[in-house]
Amino acid sequence: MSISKTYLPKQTEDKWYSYWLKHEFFKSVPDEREPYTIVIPPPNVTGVLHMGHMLNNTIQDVLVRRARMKGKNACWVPGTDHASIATEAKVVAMLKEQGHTKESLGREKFLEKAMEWKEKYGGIILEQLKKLGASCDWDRTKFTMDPEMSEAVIDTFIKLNKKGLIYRGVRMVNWDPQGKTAVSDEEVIRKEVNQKLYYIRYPILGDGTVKVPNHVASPIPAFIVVATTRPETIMADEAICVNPNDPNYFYLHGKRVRIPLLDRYIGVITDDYVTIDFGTGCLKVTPAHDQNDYELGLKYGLDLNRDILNDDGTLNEMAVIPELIGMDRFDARKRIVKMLDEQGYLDKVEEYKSQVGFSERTNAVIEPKLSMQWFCKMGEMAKPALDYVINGDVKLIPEKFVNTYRHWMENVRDWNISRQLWWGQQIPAWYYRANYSPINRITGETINLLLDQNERVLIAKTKKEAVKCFAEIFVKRGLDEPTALTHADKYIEQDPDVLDTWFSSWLWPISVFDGVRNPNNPEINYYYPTNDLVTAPEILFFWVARMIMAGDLWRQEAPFKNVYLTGIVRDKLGRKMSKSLGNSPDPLGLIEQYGADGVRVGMLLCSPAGNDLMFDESYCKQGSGFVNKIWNAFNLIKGWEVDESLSNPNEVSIKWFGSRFNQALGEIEEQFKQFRLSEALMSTYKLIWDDFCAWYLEMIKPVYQHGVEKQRIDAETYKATIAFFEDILKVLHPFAPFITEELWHDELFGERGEKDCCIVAQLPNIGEINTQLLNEVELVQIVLTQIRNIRNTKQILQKDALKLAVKSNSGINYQQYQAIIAKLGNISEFTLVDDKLNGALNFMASTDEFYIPLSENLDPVAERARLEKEKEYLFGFLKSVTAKLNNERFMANAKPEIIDVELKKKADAEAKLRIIEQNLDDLAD
RNA sequence: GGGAGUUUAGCUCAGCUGGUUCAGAGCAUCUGCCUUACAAGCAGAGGGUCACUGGUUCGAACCCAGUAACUCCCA
Repeated sequence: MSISKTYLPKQTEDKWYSYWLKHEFFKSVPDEREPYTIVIPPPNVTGVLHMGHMLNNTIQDVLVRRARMKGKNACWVPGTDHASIATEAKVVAMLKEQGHTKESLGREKFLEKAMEWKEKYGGIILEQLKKLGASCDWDRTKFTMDPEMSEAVIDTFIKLNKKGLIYRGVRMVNWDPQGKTAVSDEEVIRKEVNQKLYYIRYPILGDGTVKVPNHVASPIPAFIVVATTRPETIMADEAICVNPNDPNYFYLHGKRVRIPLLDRYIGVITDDYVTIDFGTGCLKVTPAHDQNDYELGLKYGLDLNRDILNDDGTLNEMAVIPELIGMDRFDARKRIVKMLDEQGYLDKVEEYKSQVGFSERTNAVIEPKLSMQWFCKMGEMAKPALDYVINGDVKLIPEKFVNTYRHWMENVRDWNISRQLWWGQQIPAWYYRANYSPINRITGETINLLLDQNERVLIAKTKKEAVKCFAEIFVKRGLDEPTALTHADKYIEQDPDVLDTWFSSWLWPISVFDGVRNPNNPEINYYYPTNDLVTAPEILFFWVARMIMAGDLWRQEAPFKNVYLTGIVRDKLGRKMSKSLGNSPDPLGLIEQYGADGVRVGMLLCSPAGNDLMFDESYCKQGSGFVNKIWNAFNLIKGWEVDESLSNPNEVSIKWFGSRFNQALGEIEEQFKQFRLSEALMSTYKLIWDDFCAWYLEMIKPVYQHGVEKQRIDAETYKATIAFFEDILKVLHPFAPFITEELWHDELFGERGEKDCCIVAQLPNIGEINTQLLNEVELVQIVLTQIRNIRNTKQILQKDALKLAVKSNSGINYQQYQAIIAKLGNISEFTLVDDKLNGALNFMASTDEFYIPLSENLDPVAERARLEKEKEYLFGFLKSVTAKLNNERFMANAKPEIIDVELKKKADAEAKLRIIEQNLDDLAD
């Protein structure tokens, strides 16, 4: 391999990704090994890779690669969901350009077009994931509208229906008058908007007469004033509501009022829903146009269907006032305000800020609208789903989300599962729509088939089945069977709506293994339940909770064991990354610039579990810098040549790094267990950069020999170092798969078989950890730092050698570290002494004393000052420790090991103090 | 309106059962080095009233109460 000065990701990434694919390292089939399974949170098929995906999928890939390297049968299932609203909107827009509409094409043709569109443009995101290095088993790629996936959805609907958990009902939905569809709560963006609050006068009816405005003689006011932001909806008013405890309005109880401009009268109701001090404390109730008003309407038996709006947001005939009918809701608002004002019904107008919902798709103001929808009852399913999390079968990481989860599950609302769209699984509900009575062919009798409302709809998987079911009913009513069948076939229609996309994706961990249709197939039995799920907390309820419900429904088992919740990727100002703000970097651009490994490392460096991360490109820079560091370390080793005649001078260094490596391995293992991924990465980072590069390689690298092309090194050190390097590549691989694979195949490691790849190498086991050695080398490092410090302050260059004398009070045998200290500190003469050296620069490491004799005498004044300062600090420290030890309550309450620690602190401090005092005495001489 | 969370160095975050010399890491900053792998480098240094106010405790960044600011979820 030719070695360039810096690592060039572009030359390796595609090469190794195809190599992995070619040798099917991502592929998983059930075998005797323990499975490790992750299903990808399916991105929208229309989606393109954004920073959130990058983070999410980097984490999944790290987990999968690590599992693979631990000998598990790792399976990462990729795929996309059909995103009914987003996709349909895109397809509709495309068709519009071609001069078509949904309706002009018809359902079948539209779905064909949509599917074509999906084939052509969909799934780009999966291709992009490959650039990141995602090791998904691509042969398993699934789409939520694949025929078998769709069948699972329909089966689930039918199963729930049989359990009595599906029902139809009128509900207030978020209506997008521009897209002419209901949208889900998640697709409504709430924004604070400056509005106006209009105060409108409603004449009060008294003694059977209508009191006109401006009439002031009566003790009871002639009118009441109601504040509203939506004056155009007064025609849909059904009541006026005041708080029963509001003394200002006692007189209103039981009264009736007239709607301004209309000849219609409504009653006054009382409910403590009304806030006394908001507006006038008097609320107009419009059940068909507001969720809360609807609830009030239900509670007090008001007419719920006075809906004055058409689907496109214009006013319909129910609006009564001729000049307003057909007008857009916002124009109508202006108009009616003018009319109210002219006729004396407008009291005043105030500026007002409030939350208004906008459609994510069309940016139209969302209109609460009543419509018939399908619902799934949640209460019964929520209970077991809550239990899985409470009793720990499903762990949420970080744990804080358990509270949120519980709160939601205990207050769960029924799930509106129908969408007024075509792109998706059409609801398998069938309506009988005949408007005439058929004749029994045999008896000639006319059969009355006026079924009641409930009988006119039924759930069936196919039309054929539905026909059969209806026919059975007809036969019971007296129709002959053949006629019943043809009659049913002719007069039933399927519900035009489709199911919510979440109603597909809640099955994902099961349906990707075909576990709904074939609950006992070997795949589902092997891979289910999956191990870890990595997703965003935003969809904890919409998706995670529902997957747990579906898991319980079909398999009586939760679909995963751990749910790792990532944060939202924000920019460094803390703003959510979004297209409209333009603050999101292009992920592929980042990969282009920093390499996939660099970006992966960069993402993980700033990603604490469950907290948002403030992304900044500089993290990627740090990532690529790190990757480059390894490249250069490799370069160094590459430049050596074994000289068999040399003996090994590095035994201690090799032993030390071996111990240090094993120690780090243990730390990293623990961090992974706790899903502390950024910490595991940081441990790896420091192991490589600090311990391996800055210490180990410096300890062992051959002293430069002139006139030699390759530096000579002894065989033992060489072998050990290469072995260390290989182990390091393994540990690093999950984080930085490309560079590790590239280096893995260098001839430095000898001949490798075709399938001998880093991606499938087995992680080393944790070996022996020599704690004493680790502790002693830590002291040696302190000694070297002190020497460097002295060089710095005294302006002594590294190339000028120093002498060093050690007085070891701790019993540590510094002799064995002499070579290391001499080499890294450039010490020409290293002596062990029993007595202190007068007049030399000195420092302490633990309680051991070190002396550096210099030609120049040291400044006694400065030296005294330094020692005094040190003494003062130690004195204060000792005082606090002694105070603790003299405190009876401390001695009585503290754990014994704590007391031991304090005693040791005291002894150490006393020993150091003695030395310092001795030094001070000597200075005085 | 209800619920949850966050607040520690300039930035991003650790700090696990209250107890080391516990106030930490990485980055950034500053200083000195073109020391023969790496200037995308090496060596060193400075940076903090642990949001605020009380309380519990022998002992509080950590536990409790309150306050403030910010964030998210549900309505």
